[in-house]
Amino acid sequence: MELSSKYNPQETQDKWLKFWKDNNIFHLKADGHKRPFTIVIPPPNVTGILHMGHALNNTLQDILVRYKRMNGFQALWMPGTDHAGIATQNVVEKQLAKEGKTRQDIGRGEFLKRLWAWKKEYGDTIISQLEKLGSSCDWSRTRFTMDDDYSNSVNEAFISLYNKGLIYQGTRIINWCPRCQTALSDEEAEHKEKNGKLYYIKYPIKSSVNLESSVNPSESCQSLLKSSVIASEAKQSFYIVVATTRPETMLGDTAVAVNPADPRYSQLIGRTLILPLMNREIKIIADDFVSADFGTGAVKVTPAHDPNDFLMGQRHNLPKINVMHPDARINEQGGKYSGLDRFEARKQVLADLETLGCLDKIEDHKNAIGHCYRCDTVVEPYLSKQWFVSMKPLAKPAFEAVQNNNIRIHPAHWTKVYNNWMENIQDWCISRQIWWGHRIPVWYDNKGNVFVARSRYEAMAQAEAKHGMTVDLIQDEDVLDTWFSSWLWPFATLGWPKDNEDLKYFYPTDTLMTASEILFFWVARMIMAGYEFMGNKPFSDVLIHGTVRDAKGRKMSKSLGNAIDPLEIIDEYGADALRFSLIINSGQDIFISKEKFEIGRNFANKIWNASRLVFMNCSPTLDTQGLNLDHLDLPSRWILARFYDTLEKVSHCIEQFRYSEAEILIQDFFWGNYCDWYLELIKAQFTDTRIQKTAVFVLENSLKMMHPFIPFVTEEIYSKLNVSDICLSRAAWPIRQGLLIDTKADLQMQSVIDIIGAIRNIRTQWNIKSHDTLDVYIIPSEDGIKAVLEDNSLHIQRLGRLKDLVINASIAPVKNSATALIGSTKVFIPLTGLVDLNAEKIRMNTAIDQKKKNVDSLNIRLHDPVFTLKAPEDIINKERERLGTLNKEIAALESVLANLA
RNA sequence: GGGCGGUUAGCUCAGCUGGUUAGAGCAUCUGACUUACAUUCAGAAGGUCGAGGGUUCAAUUCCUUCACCGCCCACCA
Repeated sequence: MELSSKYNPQETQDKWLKFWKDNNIFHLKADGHKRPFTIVIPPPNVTGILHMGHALNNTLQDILVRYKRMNGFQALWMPGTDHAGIATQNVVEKQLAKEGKTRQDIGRGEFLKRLWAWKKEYGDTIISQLEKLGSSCDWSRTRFTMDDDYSNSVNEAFISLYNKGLIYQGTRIINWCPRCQTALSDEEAEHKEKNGKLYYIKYPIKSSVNLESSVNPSESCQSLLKSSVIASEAKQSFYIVVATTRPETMLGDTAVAVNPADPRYSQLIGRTLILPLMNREIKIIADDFVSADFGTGAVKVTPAHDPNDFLMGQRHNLPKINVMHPDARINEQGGKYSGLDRFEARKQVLADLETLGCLDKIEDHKNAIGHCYRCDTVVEPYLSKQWFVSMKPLAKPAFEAVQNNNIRIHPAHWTKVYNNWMENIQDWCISRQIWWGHRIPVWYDNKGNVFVARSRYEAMAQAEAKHGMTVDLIQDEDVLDTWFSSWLWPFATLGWPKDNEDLKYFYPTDTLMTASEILFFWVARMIMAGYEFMGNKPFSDVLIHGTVRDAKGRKMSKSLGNAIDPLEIIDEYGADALRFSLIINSGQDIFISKEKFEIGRNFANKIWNASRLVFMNCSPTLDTQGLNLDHLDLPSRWILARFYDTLEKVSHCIEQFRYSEAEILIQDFFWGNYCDWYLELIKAQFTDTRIQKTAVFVLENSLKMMHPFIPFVTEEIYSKLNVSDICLSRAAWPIRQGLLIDTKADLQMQSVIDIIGAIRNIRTQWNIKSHDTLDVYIIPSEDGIKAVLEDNSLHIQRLGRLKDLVINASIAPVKNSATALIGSTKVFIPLTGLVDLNAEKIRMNTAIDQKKKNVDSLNIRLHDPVFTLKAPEDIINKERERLGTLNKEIAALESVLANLA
């Protein structure tokens, strides 16, 4: 058995990545003899490369799936990538723009070719990057959301919903991104609070008496007001003031609305206004939507550019005037502003209103403006014909599943967020006016009849049946929202709608791990799709993990330049280091700076070196089978007990999704117990084969326990052991062996550790050179401890660096010593000349005082009848015991104090 | 506007169903004979658990008010 003196993570990674791949280690099939366990990967977008969020997300999944596999499950981790519609189209458009071209220039076919080339390159890259992380996916099953089979699943889902009446086409106000020139769903419009303005605009009232004839299209607001002085006898305002944040939309106004109960305006309902700039006559209408206490209580109504106004328009039968081109330039309906960009038009409109005297005032106003989640352009509420999914019927079973714990979300507080969204769910706009994606499976004939079909061929057949003759059909130009394909991921990847062995065996999947950002986009919709298409939940547990942020708490992003590249970390520190450090830091959100990766690097290095020590001293043919506790020394019994205790806790933590805690336990055990104590203690005893056996046994099983977290270094060391498994990734999780656990060992070992600790403490306290050996006298408190200390006196001597050690209950306290107390066991270190006795006295007194304080408060409590009456018996007993112990300790300290000269 | 989280050592966080003297890592300070490891080892110092009130024999833990920070959702123009 031999390990190189310096650990080389990169070499190890390369070796095992190749080994796993060459031996198909993670390829799994349905196997009726084993229980299935399935995780589907949140498919990364093919837009880019691995970032820290991916690294965290996939490490979490890998830990769980490796753990399950080691526990005998047929644990499948399904990998793949997402075509990410708009996002990918955008990056390729940008690439094209560098050549000075647009997608329209090269046409749909050519553009799609470019996209597929991009997908090939970046899809492969990200998969290989996931591999580098150590992800134990079944790579032979890698899926892409636009694979042929997958596209069939998408069509099937569309058709099924359409046939049930849950997909419909409608002309509505949707979120429109003028840059991407496509519709977005509500979720794809990110609302950002901005400091904007609220503009108050005067809309002149057309006088029923005097002004009718004088109004002409060119007349200004100013003159209108002048002439309306005549109308003052009517004792009415000459204009009505409306407030708006988007003044340019007034070009499309077709009414002004007030609340029917608002006394200020009740007289005016039904009157006609002159829309400034456009000089269009519009009516004042009454609608409950308008609240009297906001702004002026009067609202301009623009049915083609605002969702509420749209609804009001429908209620009042108002014309819907669309004043914008798809790129948000004003169109010919906008009169003289035609051709101007919306923001340019806003400036112009305001300037013109000002000139006319129709701009009443401008106030600062905070409001949330929707931005495209892919390009950050301000979205425009825009009237257009789109496809929608009715969500309420789909949401019902999905809501209930979480409600009745059929699906559990962790941490549980996310359930509330989920419920809140589900309860307020709106219909989902699924059509996108882009080219990259699943073409909507809908064809039209020249009369506008709709044929929904799996293929053109099928649509043609439908049309022929309808018309009795062959007719020309045109397919809908639009593609589906990318999430309309990813919501099928848990079963489409397993072959749905085709009924097959894998689907039956691996579905429902078990655990889904993802970041909170896509709870609505993806998780909630997958749950809906699972019940809708499979009649069953897609997974049982959802783990929502935090976002990776930089040390200042900012999201990592390319534009901020604060991103740490996981691949750079893998090259510099190793994949194990990356994984270990990320997980141990993962609480809620996780704050990462480059130095944090030293934690994992150092730990891997520690494991390597501890193994080297063992390997240098233990026989290569050692068989750890048949290890038993008979006459085994205390440190060995102790490390075994500690191992099994840790193993149980670690297993529990993994099951509970408490991974950082699991890593802390592992580190505490391996570094804090095995390396710092056990290996240090046995260094002088390596000739003992039973100790060798124990050392190797614990190492071997620790490697298994650590493997899900740090697969590479553990594989490498494990492969050098005398084991029969093909590799550690195929080994079994250790099982608790009661026969190897001595429950008393922990307590006994603790007193040895404490004694050594006390000696070391005194050494530093009194500044004693480490090469000065000491004499130590111990007066054990009882025979049990005496025996333990005697058995381990060599250890105490060696680690305490002692010349002489006397353990004797009947010796007199040693004068002029530094003293320590372990329980009631007294430790004396004669230090005449080295120790300032007064200082030592002060030290003793402080200790006594502190203990006395504790005694006092305990006494008060124990003599309080309310406490003794109400507190549970075991608590009272514990307190009594503690009082007894404290008193003994005080007595011991006092006797020591008395002996200080 | 609604909802959700957070506030514990200089920093980053643990602390699960209330019960001894509130833990860890990093940073700091002191020291290091020893070829497994300086990516190391030993030791120390550091906290009125955000503020007030309440429930309880007992509160970092449960309830409540407040302050500050963060996130999500939302059609008040």
